[in-house]
Amino acid sequence: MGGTMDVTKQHRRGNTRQRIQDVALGLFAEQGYEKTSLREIAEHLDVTKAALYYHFKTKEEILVSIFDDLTQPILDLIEWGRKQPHTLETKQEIVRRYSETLAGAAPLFRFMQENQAAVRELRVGETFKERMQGLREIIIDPDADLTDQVRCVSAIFTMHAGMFFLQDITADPEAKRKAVLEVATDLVTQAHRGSANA
Amino acid sequence: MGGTMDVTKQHRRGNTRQRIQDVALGLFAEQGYEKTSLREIAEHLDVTKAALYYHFKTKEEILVSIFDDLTQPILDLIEWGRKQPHTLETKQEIVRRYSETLAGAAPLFRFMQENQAAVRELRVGETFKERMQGLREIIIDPDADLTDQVRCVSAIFTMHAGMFFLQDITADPEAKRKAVLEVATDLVTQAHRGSANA
Amino acid sequence: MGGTMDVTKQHRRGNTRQRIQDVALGLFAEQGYEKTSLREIAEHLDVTKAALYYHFKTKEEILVSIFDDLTQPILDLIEWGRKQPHTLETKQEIVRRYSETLAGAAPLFRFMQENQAAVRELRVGETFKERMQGLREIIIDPDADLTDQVRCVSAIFTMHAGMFFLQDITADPEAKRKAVLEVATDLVTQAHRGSANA
Amino acid sequence: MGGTMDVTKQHRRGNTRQRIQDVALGLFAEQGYEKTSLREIAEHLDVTKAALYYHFKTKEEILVSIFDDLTQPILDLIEWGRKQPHTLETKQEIVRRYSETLAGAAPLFRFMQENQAAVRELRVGETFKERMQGLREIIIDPDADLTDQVRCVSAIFTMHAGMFFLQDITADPEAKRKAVLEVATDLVTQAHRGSANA
DNA sequence: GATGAATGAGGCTTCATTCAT
DNA sequence: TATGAATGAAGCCTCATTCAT
Repeated sequence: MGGTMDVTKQHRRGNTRQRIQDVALGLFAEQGYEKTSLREIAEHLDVTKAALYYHFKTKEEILVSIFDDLTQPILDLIEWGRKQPHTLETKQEIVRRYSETLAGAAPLFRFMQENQAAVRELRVGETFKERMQGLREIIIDPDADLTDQVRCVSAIFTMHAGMFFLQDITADPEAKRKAVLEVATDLVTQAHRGSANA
Repeated sequence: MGGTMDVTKQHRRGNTRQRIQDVALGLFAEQGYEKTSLREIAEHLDVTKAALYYHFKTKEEILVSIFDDLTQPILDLIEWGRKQPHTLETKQEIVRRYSETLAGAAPLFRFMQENQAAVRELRVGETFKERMQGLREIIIDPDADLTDQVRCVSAIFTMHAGMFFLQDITADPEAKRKAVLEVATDLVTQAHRGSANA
Repeated sequence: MGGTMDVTKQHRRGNTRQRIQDVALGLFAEQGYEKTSLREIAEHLDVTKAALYYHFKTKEEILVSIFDDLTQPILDLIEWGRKQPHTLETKQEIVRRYSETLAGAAPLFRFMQENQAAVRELRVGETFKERMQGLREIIIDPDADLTDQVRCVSAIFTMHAGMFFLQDITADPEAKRKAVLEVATDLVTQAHRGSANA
Repeated sequence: MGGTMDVTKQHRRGNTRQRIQDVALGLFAEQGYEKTSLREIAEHLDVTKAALYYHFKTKEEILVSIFDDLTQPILDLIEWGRKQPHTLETKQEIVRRYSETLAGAAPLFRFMQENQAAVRELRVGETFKERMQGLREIIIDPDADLTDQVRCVSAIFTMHAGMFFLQDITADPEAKRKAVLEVATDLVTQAHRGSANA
């Protein structure tokens, strides 16, 4: 085997871990977590399944590592948000930056969105839920009336789902993101005004 | 065999098919489609796996049958909507009735929402997509600007996700539904006004 | 169900047993014994599987009944042959009549030919073997040299296989049968002459 | 697990694939293709079913690999035959070498002979048919009269079936093969003479 | 840093058969 | 004369995982 190894294979030196993550995320997003087997990932990389186990202890750990790498910005965003006053400007800034973060890791969020059931019993499911909870605490005023709370929740997953549910609408992706951002900002703003008057 | 069968099991009348659907939907919604095995469904019903195959040709067909039974109202709604003028009132009525339909088949829609990846390659996935497309055509004005189109899409899945994403907010379910409906109606209304002025 | 039964079904009265045999033989010959399920047979007849069990005790018994019905002529032929002197004329007559019998129940013999493995452990397998043995005892002279014995065996299954192995050769079926018969007769004749001189 | 594994099982070198083929062919020939389950093959080898799947993608592929390995000589023979003049000597030589090939892979040919129905829808079935066709084209003169064509076909499967149909005749196997070869050669010779005079 | 070989669990599905009605 | 409903056994196959090398 070693003898027949072609040049492209030798060149990729120590980046196998990264390549596994890339391929895995691609397949997870495309086919779902359960439907994607380690065999499939290995074949795409032209390695054996056992090689995956050199780099990751389990299938779940592959996902965890991807998740941890790509959602760090959200953690930072929440931490930053917690330290700000709960003004309208803060909320709008959170929404703006969240939108950017999502755009930067679209396949992962698409995956999380479309595999909620599969992910629920995985560590990433729990973690993701906690982060969403953190986000809400910053954006939602617990004393606001129910409708305004719904507006905030709606704002968040308008951003989540926006990217994928809008596939049929033909428009420049960045233009779509801007439109989504505008709607989300509107929702948060309305919610804020509502509770300010209450 | 027959001798050890207890009395409750005999004369189960003709309701096994329905019971399979009920149990299956419960498990599909709770654990996801892939994670729910036919063995599990059969055990919950105290029947053998083979009995399931008397009533349904495949696992997928169980899902299809549930889907077809529970989404008939949406089909009716779309058909009705197509024949109405595209006024604001029509759109609001559609949203109102859609909200009711969703509430009437919450577990199924939760399932569809949380298993998009798993469902994508199933017949129900395709069918569901088509129906969503139908809904949009009624609510969205294709000449409206992008932001207003996003508002309409957001309205639809604010209703979809509303029920599940709001679990942490403690409030009467019907009150939540009303709040969600209000936000959705608002979004559609804003969108309509926007494109009316354009 | 009874209420929706269409007219064609009512007309076929008491011939179900025969129809089962016909359909079963067709499918057995076409697909093989193991590959043909009772479900399939029932569907072709537009009856339920259980109905088959009203007429036959087991799957094997369907085959047995077909076999017994269609191979009676061979039994008669062997019985007749045993009472004749072992002359060349007798042998030639046996071959001639055997060829006719085969032509009259081609699907069954095709089936027996192509499903020897499946049939080996069935009652018909054993029975068929015994009959073949009976045929040989009439045609083969046990004192003949090995080559002449082979000629006789070859004559018999030249006839057996002739019908199916000759499919690619385009010619009138009856013409083919005549040709096969001629070759078989030749073989038996040569064998007889050989042992006569020995 | 590893702890209870006995010594003979460790270091089974690289021969598992070959052992699977051997056991499988034995069982296929003895019981038929459909009647032989992978469980059975695995048990004979004291391995798990899953181990079979490490070496072969499907049950059918086990058969294909056996077939390909053992019928290579026939391929060679046909190729050789095509390049020779269609003289009597060539035909006789083909028959002689074919007889040897059959003797060298008797269980496979017995299997093919007795499982025609099962094999018809498998890749090997198609392949085998093509090879037989190739053989005929060399041996049969398409302008010969039907009887002589039948003689050639008869020659071929006199050799095929010879080995198994002759089980009841007690004689040295090699002696039987010689006898079969003689009959087959005779048939081909007669056919050749016939068409030469035509 | 990775492979080859294997495992145990479990997946979906099909089959011949039974039996009360 | 047949159906409806169900069973138990078994089929092929796939999966995540392990471990010696």
